[in-house]
Amino acid sequence: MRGRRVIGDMAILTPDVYEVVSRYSLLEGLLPDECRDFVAHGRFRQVQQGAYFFHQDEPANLFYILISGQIKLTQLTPDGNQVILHYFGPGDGFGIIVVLGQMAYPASAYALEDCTALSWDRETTQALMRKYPQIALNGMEIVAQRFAMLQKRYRELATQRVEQRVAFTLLRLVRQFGKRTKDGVLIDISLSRQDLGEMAGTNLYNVSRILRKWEKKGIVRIGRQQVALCQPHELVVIAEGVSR
Amino acid sequence: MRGRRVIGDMAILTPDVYEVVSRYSLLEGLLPDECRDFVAHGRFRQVQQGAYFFHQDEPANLFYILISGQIKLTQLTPDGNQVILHYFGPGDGFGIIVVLGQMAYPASAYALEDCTALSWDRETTQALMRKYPQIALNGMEIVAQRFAMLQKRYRELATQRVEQRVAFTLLRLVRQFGKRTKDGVLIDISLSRQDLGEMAGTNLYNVSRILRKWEKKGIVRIGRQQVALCQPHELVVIAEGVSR
DNA sequence: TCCCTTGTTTGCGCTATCGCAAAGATTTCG
DNA sequence: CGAAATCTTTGCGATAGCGCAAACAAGGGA
Repeated sequence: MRGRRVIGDMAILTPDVYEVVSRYSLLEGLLPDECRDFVAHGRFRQVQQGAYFFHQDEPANLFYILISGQIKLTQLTPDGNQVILHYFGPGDGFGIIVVLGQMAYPASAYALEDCTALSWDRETTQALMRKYPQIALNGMEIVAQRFAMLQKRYRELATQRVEQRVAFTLLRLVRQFGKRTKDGVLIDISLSRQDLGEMAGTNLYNVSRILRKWEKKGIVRIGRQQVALCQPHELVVIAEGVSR
Repeated sequence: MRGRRVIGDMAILTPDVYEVVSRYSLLEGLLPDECRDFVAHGRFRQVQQGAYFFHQDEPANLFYILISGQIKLTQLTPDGNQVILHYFGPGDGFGIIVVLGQMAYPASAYALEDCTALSWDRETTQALMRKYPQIALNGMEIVAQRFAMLQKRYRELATQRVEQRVAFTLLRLVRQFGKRTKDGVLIDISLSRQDLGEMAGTNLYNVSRILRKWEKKGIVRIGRQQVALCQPHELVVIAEGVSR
């Protein structure tokens, strides 16, 4: 429960919140009234920067749609190693995969910024899916996409070398969080070398070395917890380059 | 379409087939009549050993439940490297994750033996899920479990060393295909060193070396395309042992 | 302003892992 | 039965990647 504060309920839902949630593809194909019904069952929650929406191994009771802020989904190994599985931004749903089973969360959701989200418990989610089967079908599709992406990352980890994996990781992040600036496309999240290592399956030293090398070639610009891509195409070449 | 032959339809469904399918957790919570309705919409298919149910990147039109035989789910990298994602036995469903979206299969399903299966196309699956939302909910749960397992393997690949990963791989396989024999618990599928390497994210040479070492310690017994575990507990110790 | 915390860079030695090559073992097929 | 194909083992050299240590850089708060 650390860092979790319920500060209100449906009463404070603004049109903005409705806008963000109903754009989420989980609600695709539903009538506006049905969407409103769905949203009306959600509970508003705020989690401040540095706190957790949920922790790995906690029973998975709630599924969330993020309204504002940014979230890091991480998994911890028994011996204290961490991997970063995913970043989420506004409009993304998380926890949806597990809330339906009687499972524990397989990962932790950490708030990188102050966050607001809507949440639904298992019973409500099930009931809504029974009432509107389209939601369940959409859910399956969302999960399928994430599953395919995870499979791809798994394959990369198994077959590509570190430099390629870092390149792939940056390309994925830039698609999700890219923001045009004068120096190229900035990945607009706080992203340390350590973070990149935990995403790409390596350590901060290698990431640092690789990024420096690329900076010298003019492919990226780097700063403290920041990476901007100047020549994304070069990264694609590296990512797909000859492997072992 | 290579190696795919439709040899019949509902008419040849025996009680056995119904037995296998209806035990699959996708149909949990459904009434017998509803199960029969579901099964009746499936088409019977046979694929002979060495052929494919589907290939990676083909449009995902069908989802299957395996009645008999064994299947290997593999993914090929652009540069010809292969990873094995999963093995399936009788009663397992595969393709269910993707059939609902307009996606391509992210992997290939290869028949290790002569196989029989029931298949449903996208429209039928959707219609059945709308009719019986419980199926969609069950589907979400099945996918969730597989998702969690894949995440775990991803984390292992990122943080554990080769010997530990091979140990984990064997322990997973023995749970799925273990068969008691006088020499310990045999993993009852054809499993080459190459296969194990493709599952554990390494190459056949390392696998061979590791298995020989374990055999000398009496932990496993190995043969051509075969592994049997004599002291599974020792493997658990290795799998969870001190890491990097 | 200055100190303290946190993040980054880079040198360096180490070793786990890779992957070729070649020999041995086992199965298959004519 | 003999030859070919396939799978396995093992030696060996090469190297990618690891991770400590120490110096450097950049914010943030008192």
